[in-house]
Amino acid sequence: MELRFYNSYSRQIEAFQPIEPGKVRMYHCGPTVYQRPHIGNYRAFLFADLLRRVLEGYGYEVTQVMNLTDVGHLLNDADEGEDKLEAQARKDKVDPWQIVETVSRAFFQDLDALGVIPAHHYPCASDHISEMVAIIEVLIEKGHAYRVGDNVYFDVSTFSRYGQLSGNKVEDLVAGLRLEINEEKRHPADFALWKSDPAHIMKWDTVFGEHGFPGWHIECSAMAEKYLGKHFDIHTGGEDNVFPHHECEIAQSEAANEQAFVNLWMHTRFLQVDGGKMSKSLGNVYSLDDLVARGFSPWDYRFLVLRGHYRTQVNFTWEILRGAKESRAKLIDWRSRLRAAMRSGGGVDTPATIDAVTAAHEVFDAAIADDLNTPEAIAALFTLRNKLVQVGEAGSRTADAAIALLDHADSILGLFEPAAEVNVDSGALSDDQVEALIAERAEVRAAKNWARADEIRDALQTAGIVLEDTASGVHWHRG
RNA sequence: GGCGGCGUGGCCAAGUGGUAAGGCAAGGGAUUGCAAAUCCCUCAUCCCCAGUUCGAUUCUGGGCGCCGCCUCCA
Repeated sequence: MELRFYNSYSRQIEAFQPIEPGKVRMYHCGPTVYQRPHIGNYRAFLFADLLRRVLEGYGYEVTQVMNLTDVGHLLNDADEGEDKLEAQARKDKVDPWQIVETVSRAFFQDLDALGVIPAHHYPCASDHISEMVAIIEVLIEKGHAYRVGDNVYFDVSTFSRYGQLSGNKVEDLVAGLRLEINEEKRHPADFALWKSDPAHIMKWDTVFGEHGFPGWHIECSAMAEKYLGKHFDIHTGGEDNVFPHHECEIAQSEAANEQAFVNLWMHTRFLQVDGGKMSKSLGNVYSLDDLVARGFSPWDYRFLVLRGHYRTQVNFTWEILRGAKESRAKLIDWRSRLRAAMRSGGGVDTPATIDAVTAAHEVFDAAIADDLNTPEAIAALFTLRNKLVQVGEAGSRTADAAIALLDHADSILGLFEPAAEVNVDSGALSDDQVEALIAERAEVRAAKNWARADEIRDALQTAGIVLEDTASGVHWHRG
């Protein structure tokens, strides 16, 4: 099935076509490691993971790069702003590099907890200063950038496509400027490639002086080129990156290399909390730990994110997270029941049930191929569940096919937490033991020996065995 | 002021020019020694107005409301 994605640049859905057959190179704007990433950040990273899984599912050899911004960009792009990392460091009374270290570690732990497949490269901005300087020199040489003292700015007027991605016009940008005009710039919309400030802690000695540091956008141009080449397939980020960040990246890279930079731009919409933007003052900037502290798995959050399309705003509340958790639990439970059905072999396969699985599989794949419509794909799983449950216990062929579909869905969406799996498998009771206990329970219940019956029930429950007292007898599966 | 998105049942969330997938919650029922789990059933006319059309939730225009970007931010 043909993959189709919405391209922010063309503003339409396009058939996906890699530059090099069978291979996909993609870049994701990663976290700024000066503060513990919050759940909103992870929506974008979860999206990158989804993309990776889908592309690999289609057999592409994917090279994935996500940068870590460890250079504290200015709080204020206009001029002598304060450096974010340094400001945080002063607040914490530590060295900025220590913050980078601490936050980076938390970031990778979170990714792991969310079941994100690691990217192939996680380059840091601070390790690529020379690559950035090289691009800036080329831009100056080609007349796209100019130096004022030890600062360097990109000359927007030399790049006619500036504004194409975001839909902004340079004139409108100027009209809407809320910042003080930086007199150094030739044009108010020009942006910094390199800045200098002796007071900075994080600074580098380069051809532009000894107290310099990179502008906000140049790092991604430099690292993307280094790991993926001058022209690659996909670049993603949050919606806030569209302007100015990605707009500037395009200008820098294309002006310097005189060729196309990225074929496909994809942006995720923000996660909202309590119906609006999360904010510290409202106290709703949650980290993954906050969710875990309330008894949720990071995978529940992952599921919550996937239940919404990546290009729509998704709201987060505890109630919504609870709904996601319950929903996912139902899927986990269903898989266990299917496994039990395989084991018992008591169900009957019919052409209808087999066809239902095949149909669900097709709907699932079609939904994913259609610009990653994960909500619809997930719904296909539940629709199948309902159909199969209606006809009773699934036959082994049906169950086998349904489990295969769930595994397929899991490989793309990441539904089932591996750790939970281990717990179940380590259950102390063998199938035979479970059967024996259930048989005994039936006997003592017939004898109205409720004490022993409840004892067995509790023992089974402790071992992670779920009992279902149905009209057709007792069914069981591992929780 | 400029650019963009959204408005579907209590809460989430797909979707189509021909009378609305799915999940959670809720209510009723079955089952049960009690409970859990399970199963069955019930639960929307798609923000408002006008237009196009045989027919619009889906297209067009207007209105109202909400959200985001334009300044660090996924």
